[in-house]
Amino acid sequence: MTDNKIMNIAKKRGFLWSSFEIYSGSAGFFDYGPLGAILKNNIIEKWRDCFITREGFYEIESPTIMPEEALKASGHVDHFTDPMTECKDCMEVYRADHIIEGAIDKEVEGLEDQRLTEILSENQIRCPKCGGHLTHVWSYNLMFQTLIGTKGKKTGYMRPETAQGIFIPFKRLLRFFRGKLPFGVVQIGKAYRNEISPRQGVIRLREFTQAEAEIFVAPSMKNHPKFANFADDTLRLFSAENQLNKSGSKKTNAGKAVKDGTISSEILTYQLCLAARFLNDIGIPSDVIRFRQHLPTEMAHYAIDCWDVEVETDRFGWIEIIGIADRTDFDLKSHSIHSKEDLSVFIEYDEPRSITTLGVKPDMKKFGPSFKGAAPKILAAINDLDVSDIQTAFNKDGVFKLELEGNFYELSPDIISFEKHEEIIRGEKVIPHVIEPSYGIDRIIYSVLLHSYIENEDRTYLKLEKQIAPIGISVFPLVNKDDLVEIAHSIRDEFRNQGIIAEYDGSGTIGRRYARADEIGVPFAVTVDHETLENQTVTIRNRDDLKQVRVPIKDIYSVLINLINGRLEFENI
RNA sequence: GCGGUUGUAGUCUAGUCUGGUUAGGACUUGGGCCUUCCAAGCCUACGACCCGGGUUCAAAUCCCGGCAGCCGCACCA
Repeated sequence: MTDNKIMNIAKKRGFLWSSFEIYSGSAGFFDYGPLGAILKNNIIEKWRDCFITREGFYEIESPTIMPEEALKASGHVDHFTDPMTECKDCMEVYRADHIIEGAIDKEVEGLEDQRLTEILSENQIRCPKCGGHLTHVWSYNLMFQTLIGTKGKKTGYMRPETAQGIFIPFKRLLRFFRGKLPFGVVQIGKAYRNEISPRQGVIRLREFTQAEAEIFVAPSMKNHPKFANFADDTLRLFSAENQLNKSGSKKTNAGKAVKDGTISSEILTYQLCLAARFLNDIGIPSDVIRFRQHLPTEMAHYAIDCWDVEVETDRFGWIEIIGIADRTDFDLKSHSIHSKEDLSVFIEYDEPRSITTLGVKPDMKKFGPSFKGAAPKILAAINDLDVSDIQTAFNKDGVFKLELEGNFYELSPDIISFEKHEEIIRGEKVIPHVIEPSYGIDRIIYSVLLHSYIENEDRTYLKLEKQIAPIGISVFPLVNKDDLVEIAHSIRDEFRNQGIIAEYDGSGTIGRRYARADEIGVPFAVTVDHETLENQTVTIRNRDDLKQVRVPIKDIYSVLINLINGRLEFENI
């Protein structure tokens, strides 16, 4: 299995280690070793290049510990849980709602634990395995709880996603973006979920890294000005419909998917395309990627359309590495209600709209004396009424009877007239919708390693993209002669001065050194040989095809910098 | 969380059943020799019985508990 091989290399060569090993470890935690940490940084740098530099989004950083109120508002305190029940006899643990739905075919999602417990006993539902009695239902919350402050009065949680840290300072962000939609804000960082039983290596971690973008848009503006750039991209879509009728994924082009409504909006589709291009850029080819739409039943409570980007793996099958959701106004609305802050945006219409309304115009000279002290109250009351009700009453009875605090007042046409007035409306306040691409960095790193692994009769190597490979260049003396060693060292040092991570290796034979470099995906090797002493040239070896070219030492720095950043192809040296 | 199963250097493994000398080998890694381009060879060094308790004169080996890995079940807003 490639999984096995790549995880062995990852462990041996310092990409990934399970954490706390000398204390016998703890499931769901991984260390990034020396090469893993560089690889991760390089991938995150690529992501920043994609979302910040090219898309024009801005990054923020918020705390990983959040007070309870914030996560109460987001719904995580109450809903990021599973209702559990346990068989008293065989100790089997179940999801209570699944047991009930299986036993009595009734939709019980969202009911409280107490109610679920009652349903269990009312219907005499027993353990499906042994028929034993089930315990009362309890909520297992996947968040790590902690205490904030010395007195420990305030409950806090480790954040289960970075997204909330973006929603909460929305007012500040809106001001930063000078009040105009759309805008995008990203956050890269750790998130925490206390998984019940994480057992899939780096695929299900209790502490993991997310890179999320929250793109705030006007609800009515879900097109994308640059969509034309992506409209011809091919996407392999596995729509909800195709999942339900078991017809498999289908390749289609992005423009078509928007037109036929497979994907709910242009802007969501844009993010799908962006994800595909990003993955291609870091070395995950399109033929191992598909986009799977959430089924209506699995869609999170906050989303109206959600697509997982999945990568094919030999060990786990298709795994989700990115989720791209239209979260609508769910989060902002909820934070707005809980915090009592106005989290809406004033959206100006292209053209001001004028609307004509019919208003009540009392003749105050008569109105005041008629009602005396009650006049202000009556005035307020009629302003709240539907004008047409008064009109109808006038037409029918010639008078409108108003009941107010037990008193009746008669309004007649001689004191009330009607007036049309025109109002100019320049826009409206709306709570923005949020388009959220959420990248699971650890899973992406695993996918990159997995799909970079190449094994053939002659050798095994990691075909890491040159821009993300942890080590850019290996420098070798062909043989361990002092003069060659010395030159190799100085070349290595100069690469470092030029900002490239370079390593020297003089151990074993030249073949072994190439093999060692190949195993960790070093894209290029520079070899100092006998000819170097004669004419000041060295060879540059290309990892992927083993080809070598001879280049003067003075040129190798610019040549390799250009090779690594993609401005120069190896064949054109 | 439940059941099964397995834990010996960085990796793979012998030894465990049947307790007994200094835990053996291969690969890897470090140093050296050799070597003029793809894991060669030679010399040399470093490196291990998952943790804790118990039984015993003596435990890698037997027993109990824990932890971790793997497999199955369950779980994965």
